Amino acid sequence: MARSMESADGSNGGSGGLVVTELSHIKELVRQLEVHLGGSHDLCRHLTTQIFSITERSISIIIASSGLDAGARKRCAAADAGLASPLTTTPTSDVADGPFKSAKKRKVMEKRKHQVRVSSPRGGAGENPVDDGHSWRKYGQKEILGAKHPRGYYRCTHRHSQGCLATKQVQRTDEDPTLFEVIYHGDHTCVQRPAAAAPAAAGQPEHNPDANSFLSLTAGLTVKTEGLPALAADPQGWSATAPFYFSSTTPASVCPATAERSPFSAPSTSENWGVSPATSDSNHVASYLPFEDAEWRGQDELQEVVSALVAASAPPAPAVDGLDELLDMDIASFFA
DNA sequence: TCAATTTGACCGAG
DNA sequence: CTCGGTCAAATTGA
Repeated sequence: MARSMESADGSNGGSGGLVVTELSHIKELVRQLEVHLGGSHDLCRHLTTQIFSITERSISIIIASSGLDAGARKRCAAADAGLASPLTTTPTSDVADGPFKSAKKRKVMEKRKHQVRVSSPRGGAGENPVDDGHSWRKYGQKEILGAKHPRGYYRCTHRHSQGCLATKQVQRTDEDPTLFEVIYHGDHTCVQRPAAAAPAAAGQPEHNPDANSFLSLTAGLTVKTEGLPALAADPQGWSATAPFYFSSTTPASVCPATAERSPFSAPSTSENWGVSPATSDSNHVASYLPFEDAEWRGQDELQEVVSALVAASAPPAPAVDGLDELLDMDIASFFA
């Protein structure tokens, strides 16, 4: 998180920068609040954790989309990769300089894609980065030219049962074996039901004992998001399964099953990665930012931000599918 | 026995 | 041709 904060504060450029600054303040306040709560109320801690995460995400969205501090982001990516790694220069590079740079992308770039830098927690004892809340099935592995480590190819376990087309690629970075580049392609259309694991019905939002780990999980990392021509047909898409929405608000009603599940603690097909909850504050271990794809509507990243905030702070949503109206309202008041 | 992983073959893009 | 991505048979493991 330190990294986001720094980069955020370092770039007070446009209105996006201001928003980032404000969000950083929110984040800090939430963090303090969380400290003061001192573990007294699970629910409160849970809520602060959510707010923290979503604020974090919002900052990432702004930074990633508006080109704020682009230099720093590139530096981060390149630094970790030593010399310009193929990953940062090849297929993803046409993305790096802003989502809407050129109208003529490669023809088959229909899929949305975003890249995340993830570390394996604590000593990097494992082969895979932290669990991201979805179940993946490995379907291939390739040696990549110029990279020390092979790249693993995964697709959603529910590809056949539910036709979910989400895929991801995981590649260990050259110099730091605990760091992984994870590139997500496509949206999850599947509805995960950890039926056995989370029998709890829609009623009570679980107080997840692992909620703490969010704090240790939201750390600096590189997030490149490629938003392509807003697929209006996919209004909920990834957002519905995004780990942030595990409260009982809007998207939960769309995707109740995932709502129950902490993306970082839930057992999944791959090894489950223990995350040290102790390092909540000054963690130097860059960890996974639960940043799944967002509804990426052109330059409307601010709307997205507000959306995240609204989703976090709104009480059990009154009008569930009136999210957009809600958004408009809150945008108005947010910038009033 | 079934599901997940491994791994070489295959294929398309450049 | 090379390279990256996917397929699918063989293998592994619960």
